[in-house]
Amino acid sequence: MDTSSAIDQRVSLAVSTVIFALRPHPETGEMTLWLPLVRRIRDPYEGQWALPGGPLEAHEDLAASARHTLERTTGLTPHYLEQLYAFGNVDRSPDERVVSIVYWALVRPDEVARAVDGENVEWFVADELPPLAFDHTEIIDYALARLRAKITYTPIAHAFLPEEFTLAELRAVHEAVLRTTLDPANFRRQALATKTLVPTGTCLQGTSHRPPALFRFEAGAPSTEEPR
Amino acid sequence: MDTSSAIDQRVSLAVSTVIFALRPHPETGEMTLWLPLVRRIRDPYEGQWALPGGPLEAHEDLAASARHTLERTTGLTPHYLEQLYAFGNVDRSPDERVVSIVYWALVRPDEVARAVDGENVEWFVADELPPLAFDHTEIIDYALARLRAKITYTPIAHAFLPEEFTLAELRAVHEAVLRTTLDPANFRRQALATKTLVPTGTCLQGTSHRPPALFRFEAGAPSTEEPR
DNA sequence: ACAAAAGTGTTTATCTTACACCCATGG
DNA sequence: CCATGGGTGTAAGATAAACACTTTTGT
Repeated sequence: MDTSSAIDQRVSLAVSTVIFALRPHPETGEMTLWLPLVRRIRDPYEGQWALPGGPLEAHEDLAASARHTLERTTGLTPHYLEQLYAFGNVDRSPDERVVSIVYWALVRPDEVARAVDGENVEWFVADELPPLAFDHTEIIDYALARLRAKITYTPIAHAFLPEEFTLAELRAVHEAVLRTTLDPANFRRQALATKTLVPTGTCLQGTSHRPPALFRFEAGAPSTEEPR
Repeated sequence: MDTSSAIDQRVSLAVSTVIFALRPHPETGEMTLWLPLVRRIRDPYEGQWALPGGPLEAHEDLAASARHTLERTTGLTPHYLEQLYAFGNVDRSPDERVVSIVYWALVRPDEVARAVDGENVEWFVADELPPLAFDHTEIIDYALARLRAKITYTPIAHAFLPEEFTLAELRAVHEAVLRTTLDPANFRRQALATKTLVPTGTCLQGTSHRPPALFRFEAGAPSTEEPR
């Protein structure tokens, strides 16, 4: 191998995040996964959509950098944030050599509503994305696979919901993420068996049928960063 | 926040690897996990033991960098290599800001034998390590947890064994990694149910009892890099 | 009273676990 | 022919899936 010019020798480090939220599909009306993308305003892939992210500052931890960039570009403060993977192939950026440490995050609907839908930020249905900059399509596929795998063995679905929620709402999250229907009775047992749900004692009123009990998520189980 | 001096602004990127191999414990004689460490010859933590690794070269992919450094410092060529995690806390290195993308690897005993046990390389029992440089103790704990979790739901144990092996040998790997005993009969069924083991047709001779059948690992299942 | 979803119970199938037992080889 | 691990069979227990049925509200 030969050494290239001095400029090429530099490796720059960026932190990006795949942010998931749930809202109804524009056509079918069913709940589906959405994610915000940022329009690139600089040269490589200018005008294309890309994951929100930015260079790692020397004074910031990795997760802090993800949070900071998220807040700055999309106005979002995720309730769940986990490192996804470090993408660093030599050819993933045309000019520069960039290693991206990618996080994935889950946000609640109220957060999404409060978020600023800036000029260069737009939400997309996660399974119907336009062509993206860099290897970001591959990254999002990987994040989607991780989310769909992890929701089946870890109680993270609550991160899509407000503080208090019904079991039907929790089930709707699972169904939306996994794109299936789940048996209400069995889902209930399975969810309660994790011992992570605490009944608030109150019920949700005004449902035109029997009022469902409200639950709150109780840690005890780790919410972020455990090996698998 | 305030910006520090120009030197502090730089973030350097390193790639390190946690390498696991199996050999008998020096006292009990039982098979246990070992890993090679490198003695630091430079200032931060000089003289202390640390994970093999090095700075990321601009022309190398991440996994290639891990392989390359491994070969150079320990002479090992792993049969399994997977990205573990990116460690990048601001305070993990006293002076510089270093982000380490850490891989974990499994090597076969014949590889270990062929490896050069250089002056500054030494193997340790994975669960009986001395104090290490940087946050490497934490990193190894994380890698150990990942290995022990992953071996239960993924057929990676064969990466510790030669091309052909018996089910008893495969079971011994599981028992050594998980530090338990496993029922031979049930382990057999469970292992064969994965459809990843192909009988070679031959048997291992000279065992002073019934000759066990030899198997070879057949891919079909992904061996590296799938989300969980 | 009826619809509709909440919540409980029950049956069946499937997957683990434990362990009894036969098999094949070296000594 | 005996000891030793290889390999097969099987019964008991635990888990998961399918679905009937009862409960509680709004209309």
